[in-house]
Amino acid sequence: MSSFLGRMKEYPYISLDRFDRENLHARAYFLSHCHKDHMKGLKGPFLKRKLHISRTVRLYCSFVTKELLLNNPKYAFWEEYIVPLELESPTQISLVDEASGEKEDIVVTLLPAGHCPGSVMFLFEGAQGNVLYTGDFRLAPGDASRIEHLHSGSRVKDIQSIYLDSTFYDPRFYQIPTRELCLNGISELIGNWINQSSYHVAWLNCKAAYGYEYLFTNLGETFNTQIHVNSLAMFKKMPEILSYITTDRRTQIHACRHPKDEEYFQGNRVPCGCTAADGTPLRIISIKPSTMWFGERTKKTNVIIKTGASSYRACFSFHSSYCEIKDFLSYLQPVNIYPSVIPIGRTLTEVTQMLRLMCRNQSDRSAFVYKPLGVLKRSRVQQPTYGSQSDDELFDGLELVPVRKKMGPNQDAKSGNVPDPAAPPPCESSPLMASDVQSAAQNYFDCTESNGEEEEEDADEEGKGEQGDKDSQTCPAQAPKWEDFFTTETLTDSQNSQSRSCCSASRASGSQTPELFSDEEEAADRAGFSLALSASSSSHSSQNVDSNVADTLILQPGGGASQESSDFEVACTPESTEPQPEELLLLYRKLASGEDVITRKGSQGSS
DNA sequence: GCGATCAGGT
DNA sequence: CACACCTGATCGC
Repeated sequence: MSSFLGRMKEYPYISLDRFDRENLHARAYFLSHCHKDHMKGLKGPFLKRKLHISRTVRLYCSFVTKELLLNNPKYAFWEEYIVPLELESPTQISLVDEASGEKEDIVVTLLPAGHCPGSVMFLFEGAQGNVLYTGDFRLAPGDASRIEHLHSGSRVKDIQSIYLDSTFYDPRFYQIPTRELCLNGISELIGNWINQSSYHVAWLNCKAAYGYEYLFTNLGETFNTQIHVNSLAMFKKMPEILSYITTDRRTQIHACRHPKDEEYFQGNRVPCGCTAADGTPLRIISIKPSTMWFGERTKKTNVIIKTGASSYRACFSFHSSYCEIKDFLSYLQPVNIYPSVIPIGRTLTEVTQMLRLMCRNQSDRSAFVYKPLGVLKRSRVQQPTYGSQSDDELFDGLELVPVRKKMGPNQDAKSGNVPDPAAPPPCESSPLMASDVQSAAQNYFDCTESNGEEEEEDADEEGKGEQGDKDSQTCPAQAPKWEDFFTTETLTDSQNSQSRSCCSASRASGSQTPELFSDEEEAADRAGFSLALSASSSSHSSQNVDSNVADTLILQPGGGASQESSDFEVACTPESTEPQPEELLLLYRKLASGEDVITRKGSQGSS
């Protein structure tokens, strides 16, 4: 459980995920996701009064979080004070002391967190440096490298501090099977059961919390059915979820709940009390999603465990495993890391010490270090733009660009959604989204490949130039977009980062994949290819442009509803012939990622 | 009557 | 195995 008190050293005027005590005086609030333990004080009467008086205090969150929050009448008073932000859209916020008029500007960017619908991490950039607050998150190894705004040009941003979801930052939780593995296991179990007869029913014993939705959407898709749930209300504006759930009890997959549902189940009833029309007794199995973890050397990672005659536990995790966290941290190498959770049986001191090893200065490199950038999967359907020509953007215009096949909004949805059973054992993250969500999320990431096709390791984006030179403030006007529903699920190509990850898919799946890099080897490997480049912290020299929200400036170069960010558009260079210093860097990066540097070039577009 | 907190449950 | 709740008891206002 989060022990984060709500404020960060660097930016003490803002409060995140805590709304009580000192946080009552914050100049701005941030909510990373809609779980109760991150909403302490949020319905408090003090806050209510303060909002009424204040002209400037607002609550910033994703569109989905706003929707889920306002679904609960207890938080309805927030409605006029919430400023929903799009994912990946740097937004300038003025933090105003209403008494003195003193003001400090900060730029915040919401990044996908993969924890539950609407969950985000907050990247703050301001006078006290770049600070990342992860909220709760589950990202697969390699995912950080695909998040654009953690990069400046082709480099990882200089992160001063990370406020980290350290729930599983303990070697004991070394590996947790990937979402795809877990989902496959659950699908297989359910399929084997409900295919026996129409009286065979599976009950998913989920807790009362957001975060299981991708399970429902994928099972619904796989079995061409809808899952029975208690209420649809909170998803009424999210068709991509809504289409896979129902309040009609006549379905073979239930995720409904009842205060005495365990008792019900013992009495061979589903929580909703549904029975077969002809009186035939149902054959019910219960499947309880719960976290399972495995040690470093554990090869066999069974994701389904039978716990009774018709009861099962199925692996499911909202949080990153130890090695997923390590991968994340070792990629970003912040100066400081602050744990927001102390794992059970640990002390703050222990966790802090372990985290210190992941801090930049502990990697015996005092300079900020270049690291290979993973593929920024963007398949936005639009013509490529040729980026800033500034000389210091080393990778401008290179042909590293393989923004893979662009597809229509729906074209990929089905194919990407259901894992191919014939494909090799899946590895890291997987496309576990509902098709509509998936296509929405495509605005940000390519989510086609899910099953191990080789992919580029290289950065394929160009640097962000001057940020604030466009004044296209957007009013997130029209229908809310739900692309921040599990956007991380679309980061499908983490296979290509396995060799750099501290835990490989072969461990997770017990499969035959041979490579097993130890952390030490990996560190050495990377260090060997490190080029000392200075990190230019992006200067958000944005002018004060009107925005729909006072003191809030949405920094969106592309402007408009499409959230286009031409800063990151990949230059689709037809022929790139001149051997440039940049190409050398490209080569280094390919080498660092273990790619075949000789044969790659011609095959870029084919993945 | 309300909210906050804790214990105990899934 | 933990998580993110929920319920119920107790306390203070």
